[in-house]
Amino acid sequence: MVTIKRLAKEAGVSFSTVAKALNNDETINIETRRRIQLLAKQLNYRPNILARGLRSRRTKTIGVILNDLQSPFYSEIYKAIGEILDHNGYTMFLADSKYDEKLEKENILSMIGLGVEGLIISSVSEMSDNIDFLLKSLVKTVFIDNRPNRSDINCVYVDHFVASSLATNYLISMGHKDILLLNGPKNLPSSCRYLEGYQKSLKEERLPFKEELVVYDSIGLEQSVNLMDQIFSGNHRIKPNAFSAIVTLSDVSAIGIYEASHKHRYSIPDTYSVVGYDNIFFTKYLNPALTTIHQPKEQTGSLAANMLLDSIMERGGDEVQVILSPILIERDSVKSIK
Amino acid sequence: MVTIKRLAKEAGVSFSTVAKALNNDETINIETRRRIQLLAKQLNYRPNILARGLRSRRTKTIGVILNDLQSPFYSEIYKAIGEILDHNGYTMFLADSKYDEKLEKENILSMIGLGVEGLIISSVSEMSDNIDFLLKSLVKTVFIDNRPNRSDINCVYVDHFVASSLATNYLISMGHKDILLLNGPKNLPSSCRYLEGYQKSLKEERLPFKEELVVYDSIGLEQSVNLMDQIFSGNHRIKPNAFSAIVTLSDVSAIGIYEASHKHRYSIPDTYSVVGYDNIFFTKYLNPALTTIHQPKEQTGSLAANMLLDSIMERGGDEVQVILSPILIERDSVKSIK
DNA sequence: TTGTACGCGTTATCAG
DNA sequence: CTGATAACGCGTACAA
Repeated sequence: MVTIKRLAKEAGVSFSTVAKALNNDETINIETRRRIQLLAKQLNYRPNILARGLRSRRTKTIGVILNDLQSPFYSEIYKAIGEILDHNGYTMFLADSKYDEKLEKENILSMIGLGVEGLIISSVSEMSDNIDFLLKSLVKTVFIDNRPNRSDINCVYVDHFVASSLATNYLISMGHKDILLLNGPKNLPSSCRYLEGYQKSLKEERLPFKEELVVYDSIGLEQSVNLMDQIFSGNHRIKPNAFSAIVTLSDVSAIGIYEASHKHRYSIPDTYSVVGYDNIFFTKYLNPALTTIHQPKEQTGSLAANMLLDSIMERGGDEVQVILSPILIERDSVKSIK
Repeated sequence: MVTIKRLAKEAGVSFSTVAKALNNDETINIETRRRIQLLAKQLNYRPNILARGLRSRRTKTIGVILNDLQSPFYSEIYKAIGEILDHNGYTMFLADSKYDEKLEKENILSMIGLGVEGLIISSVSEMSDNIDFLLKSLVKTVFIDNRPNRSDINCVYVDHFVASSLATNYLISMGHKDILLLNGPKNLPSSCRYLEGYQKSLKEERLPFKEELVVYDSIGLEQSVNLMDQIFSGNHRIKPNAFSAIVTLSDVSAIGIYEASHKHRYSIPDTYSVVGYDNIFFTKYLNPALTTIHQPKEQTGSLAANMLLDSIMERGGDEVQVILSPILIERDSVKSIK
């Protein structure tokens, strides 16, 4: 490994001269500076981030903690984060919390131990102790995808209320009256918001809200397949003929619906209409192409990264809450039954 | 931040006693040990990885450098890597080389500066200088996805020769004689292997090899859409009626074919049959479901991670080259024209 | 303009 | 069994 000492020896100066030269310190003779910088490049010198971080706390490193690294939804987000970081000389640690609070806590502690300058996190729950812990730890943090219920934080998220009401409105406009809602875990603020949007749309159109048409905890492909399989088989409190359309909280779970209905030889959209959420990139190639609510994922990622960097560089001022707008993407998974 | 000194003060012992207690050193009184370990847990103590790494070179950190973080193909791989690392108390840095050698070099240098104990890399090219550099740098490395042309390295990859010949054989067995090959960048060993497999299958079936039916450089969705768009429009040396089937080097580029043919109102598989490569998870939900060659991505990731850890722990012996086998997945994007 | 000394939080060695 | 001390590579204040 090439160190500053090695360069000093090579250049015939003291190592602190090298240090200053590399940081372009004006007090060093311009020629010496050039000479040393060139040498550093030739020898592929890289500052030892560990040493620098230990000394100055500037590790040029941030942590990104997400609920599912593999999901295309999160991929698009951290891809965008990576771009911004790159342009600013930062690198990211990625960790997967798998929707598990204990694992999330582990991840947070690891990240702190790794000396990250900041954190971008899609927290498992908006109410977990982890959030307090994080805030107390004073690590600069930007929350994405959902928002903890307090105002002294940075966050970027899409309003789930608007999203579900867009979806529901659209289905109603296509003549659907009995709409199954596949929602997230009960009691989570984000699930509540999602439910409220759904209810609001029903109410506006003077349709009755049927509590029994709401199912919770349907995150993930497997879960969604199993759930719909039960319903379609008649082994669930919700019967197959109780609804003509489905609103779901992710495209991935919409795929689960596709899979289950395929198995039971139901046709989408002929038997059931489906509206997804996220607009992950391949949904337009599905059979049928999925009608869904678009979340600006790239924007979420780049905004979050920029906010975090601002906050690290002390450029920003106060905390910021950014709310992005979802958009309806009409494709072929909804049938008009008017 | 909770440090070893802080714990020492809290526990009323010297900091070196704490250090030993945390490392479960036998020379420390068992009770003192327990007491200190408990305290550490209560205060959420985490060792400062920077300090540890600086001192002992054991950062418990590895680097993963891939060509496209967003592609589901690589997602599955690094998901699997992450699992293995987790179980071993390691964390990973992820970097995206975007199929660019200069960026790759940057990434390698960053990783070294970050103090990683090892590297898993899907190198941009099997012949790049970066590989020599990496080997000389003595960082433990596992190459995945393709293999540099030398024997003193660890690698895990799928034999592209077998893959393309599987695909080609299958198409021939379905009656296709004029098969377009969408290949990777020319002169890359992996592209050569891919071409050879294709040629071998043609030869076996006594079909002529038509050089003009091979196209290079068709990595990526956009590129693939553009290329096929040109061909379908008649603005390319290859004419739309010159082939009845397509073998491509990735599912992502197969999607590009779908998109272009959709635009030109060609039907898959009625007008053109398509065989993809990778078997990324949603290909079975495409319209039509994509016939493709499966690569064992999860296995690639976990094998690579385990090999790297073995090599780091000095458990392993010599370098290992693992070659995995691809499998044909028959679905609906190929039509029999016999 | 250049060089010296110190500390960041660990680990490792040696002395008590 | 426990404590003191040096070292890892860098950045910075201060001395020369």
